[in-house]
Amino acid sequence: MFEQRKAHLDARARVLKAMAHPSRLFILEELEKGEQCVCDLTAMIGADVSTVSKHLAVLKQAGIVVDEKRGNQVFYRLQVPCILNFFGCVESVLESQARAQSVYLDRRGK
Amino acid sequence: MFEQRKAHLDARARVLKAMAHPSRLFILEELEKGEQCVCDLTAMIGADVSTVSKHLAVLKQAGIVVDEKRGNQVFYRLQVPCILNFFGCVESVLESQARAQSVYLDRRGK
DNA sequence: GAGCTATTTGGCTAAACTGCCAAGCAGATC
DNA sequence: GATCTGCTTGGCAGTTTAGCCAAATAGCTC
Repeated sequence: MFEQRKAHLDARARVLKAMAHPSRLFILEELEKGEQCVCDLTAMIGADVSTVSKHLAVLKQAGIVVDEKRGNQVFYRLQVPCILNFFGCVESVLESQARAQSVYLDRRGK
Repeated sequence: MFEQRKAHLDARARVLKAMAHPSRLFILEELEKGEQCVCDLTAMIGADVSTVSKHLAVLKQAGIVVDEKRGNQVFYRLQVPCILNFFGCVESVLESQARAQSVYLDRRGK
């Protein structure tokens, strides 16, 4: 693998890795609707505030979201709104899996 | 979070997680060009065969690729070809990061 | 400044991931 | 059947991640 390509793959992998957690995907979906403060996200997710804060830090570090402090709250929003179009394809993977699964079940059923 | 939504987020996260590794992204890019045997992928990646085999198992398990044994070689191909359109957006993230970085550098330069 | 709220950070443990080596297995060839 | 090649699996050591609690920080409000 060439150096440059390697660097590029690393960069992409970092972004994907940052997204690859259910709570972080949840956050992204909620932010798609508009900015949210940590407190509201925490309430929706139902985990410790510190846990949610760390998830947000991961997304921020990856450049996917940005934060803004107003008063004593911190609001997060999507840096790159397209991030959710993204999922048409993930859905295809899931559907394809479901199909494969049902073919398997059909065969067993015979 | 509602149960159903949670399950859906988990499923999406699993797919993303499977993709979130530079070697696995490399594999996906190569498979986009057409099916490949483990031996060729291994040569290109330059890691141990067992390592590459395990990466392929991760992608297969996630439903992203399928394998087919022919003779004593195993060929892998993309199960869901769209998987790479996927990256337009990841690129946006990276570009946006680069822009942010250069703004920062510009400011420091003043 | 004291006390309050919202958030982040440090520290810890349990679990998951990565990559290598060694061993196992399946198909091809002799 | 013995041997070779191509691939997968098991197992280990080192690293990373997730989530909680406790402590620190920042911005109110009095």
